[in-house]
Amino acid sequence: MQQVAHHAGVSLATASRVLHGSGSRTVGEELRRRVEAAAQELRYVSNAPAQALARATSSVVGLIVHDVADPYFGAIAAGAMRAAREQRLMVMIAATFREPGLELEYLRGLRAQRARAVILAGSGTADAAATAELAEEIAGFEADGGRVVCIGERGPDLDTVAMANRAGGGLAVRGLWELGHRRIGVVSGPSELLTVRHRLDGARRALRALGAPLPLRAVVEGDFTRAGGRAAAVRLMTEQPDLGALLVLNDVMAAGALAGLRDDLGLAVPTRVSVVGFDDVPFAADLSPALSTVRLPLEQAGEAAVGLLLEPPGDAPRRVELAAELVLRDSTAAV
Amino acid sequence: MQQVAHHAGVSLATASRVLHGSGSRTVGEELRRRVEAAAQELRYVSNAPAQALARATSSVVGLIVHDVADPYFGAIAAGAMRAAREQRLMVMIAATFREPGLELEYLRGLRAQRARAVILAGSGTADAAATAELAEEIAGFEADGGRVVCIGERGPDLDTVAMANRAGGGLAVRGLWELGHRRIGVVSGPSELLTVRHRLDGARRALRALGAPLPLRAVVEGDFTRAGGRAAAVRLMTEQPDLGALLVLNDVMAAGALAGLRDDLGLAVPTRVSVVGFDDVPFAADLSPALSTVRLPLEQAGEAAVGLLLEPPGDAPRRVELAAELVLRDSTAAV
DNA sequence: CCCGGCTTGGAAAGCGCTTTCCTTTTGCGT
DNA sequence: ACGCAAAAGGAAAGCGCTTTCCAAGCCGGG
Repeated sequence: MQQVAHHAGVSLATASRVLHGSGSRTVGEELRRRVEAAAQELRYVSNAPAQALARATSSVVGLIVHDVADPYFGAIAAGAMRAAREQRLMVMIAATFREPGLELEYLRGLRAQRARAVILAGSGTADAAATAELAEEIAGFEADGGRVVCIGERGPDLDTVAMANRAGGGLAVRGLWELGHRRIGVVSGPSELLTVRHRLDGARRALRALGAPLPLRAVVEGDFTRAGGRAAAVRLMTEQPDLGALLVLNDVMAAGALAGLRDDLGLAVPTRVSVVGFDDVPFAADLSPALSTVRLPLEQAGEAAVGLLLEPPGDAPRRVELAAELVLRDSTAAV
Repeated sequence: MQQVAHHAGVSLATASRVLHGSGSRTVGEELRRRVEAAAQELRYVSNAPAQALARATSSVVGLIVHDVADPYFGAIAAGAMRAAREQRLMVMIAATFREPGLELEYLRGLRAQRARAVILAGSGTADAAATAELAEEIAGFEADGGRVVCIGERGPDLDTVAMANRAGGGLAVRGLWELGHRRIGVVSGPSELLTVRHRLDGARRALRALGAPLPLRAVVEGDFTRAGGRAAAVRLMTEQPDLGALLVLNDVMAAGALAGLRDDLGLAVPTRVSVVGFDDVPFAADLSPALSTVRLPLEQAGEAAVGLLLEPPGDAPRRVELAAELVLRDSTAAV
């Protein structure tokens, strides 16, 4: 910038003001033109780290997900990035690959980068120690002037965009019930994930309200992956062959479940057993059969998260609630 | 850090050396301990921008993709992030949402961030003007000491991890041919994308070598999306109903094509028409019917890209070639 | 016609680090 | 015991910006 200023015959201060001026101060027409011309000519590229240092704030926001290749997070990330673009923010993504410790580590890293904000997109966990450590780091981050927003519940005093996981679980169960299903099983994910707990809880409550509490052996846990869903579904239908419908707690597990039911067990979906997934990831409609599922507005969640980041810190924690919707396709049938 | 140094009773220099020392200089056991204790106690968090400024280099690498929600890029990003993690690099992702100008804009942004390197993951384009502008920006970036690597061809003097797009196109066509198909059509993507051109070209050549050149009207273009694939496939089969096999130039288009064939046209796959996709994205095997496709090692490409970034600049441009493989599933049948 | 107030340009003091160059210690050979 | 080299700590000069504070220059009102 030194060069640009000299080339334009102005001071450093003036050059800075026209190139990155935060509006508080205005530069005369003539000088402004000269500076811009000089910058153009010298192919000046500003130095973001230097700016961040001087301003004590940057234009990067962090996004911490479990796995970028997972369509659930892909959709959220897409939404977030679209919104970020409009605000001219750069997005730094970190994937924990489901290693719990990494979330903390990346949050520290983002803090070191002096990210202006971070979005915690992955599910919270029931591990109290880890949660406490994370909370401390979050507090530190916020004390430094950073903003944190969570997608999904993490704690009552955090800004969060809440997904209707409980309601969604209820929706799915009631949908199945209305189709005439009475023997419903659940293919669940790792029980330490809050998301899983909420979805399961929603399903449980709905069933209880319907007068048919979910038996313990009708729910089985698997990894939150395709393979996990497949294994769990196969196990469940083997141990409880009289089940007529399965609620699978996320779509990628459901994809595995469908494969397991068909290829490992030879059970026809939906004639022999109905299957409902969760999330409505983009490929859900393309599965075989097209997956009935609980739709969550994923992209919108990403957008909402950066929306929250932009609002001034505020006194009370902010929340935006996103609704779930049951979409029935071909993997469910009336009994 | 000032504080830490003072608290430990040492100079700033010493504190810096123990906290971020680049190894060239060693600090005595005693002082080292004291500094570390102080840092711990004061919850010191280093300031990456300041370091970047002082060192004139950072630990962030940029990754520019078309769309994070697209499983193709999701897989590449996952591979890149896994590799980045091992090197303790932070990844800044930018999604262009297929707007051509954005790629240039983001490259500038990453340059301003003083990213140590950037990976251009999206396909190059045949637009000469845009390519030239991009080349200039790349040159500038490299002149500043940054590294650039492309996934897919972009230019002969760039480090690139090359995907076997041509070979893959050939593989698909020969696979179909061996199944007895003689009337093969192609659902292509936007012809300005180099990736598309190469895949198509590979298919063309193979067909010509087989003695059955691809007729012009047997290839139709669509957007590189599910909807684009659906529309294009429907159009193609309507105009050329005697086609017995379709090569669709990427899996997400193929998902759309499958849907269109089934729901819009009522054509049975694979009995009436065989379909081969391209990429082998994770959900390909879960489509209905399970999609035969040309597998590209996507994650590996991401990893290879960051591998290239780490190697010293080198004299000649480096290349790593990744092979394609035809995987036949249920969307293809012998005629 | 002069003076107060407003506008606009510039000088300079940081922002939080790294690193060069000195200075002081320490260890060792003879 | 002495001298010298190597090791280890510290002072200070930046890195490329932003922004505060000053100094001019300009306007209109008295």
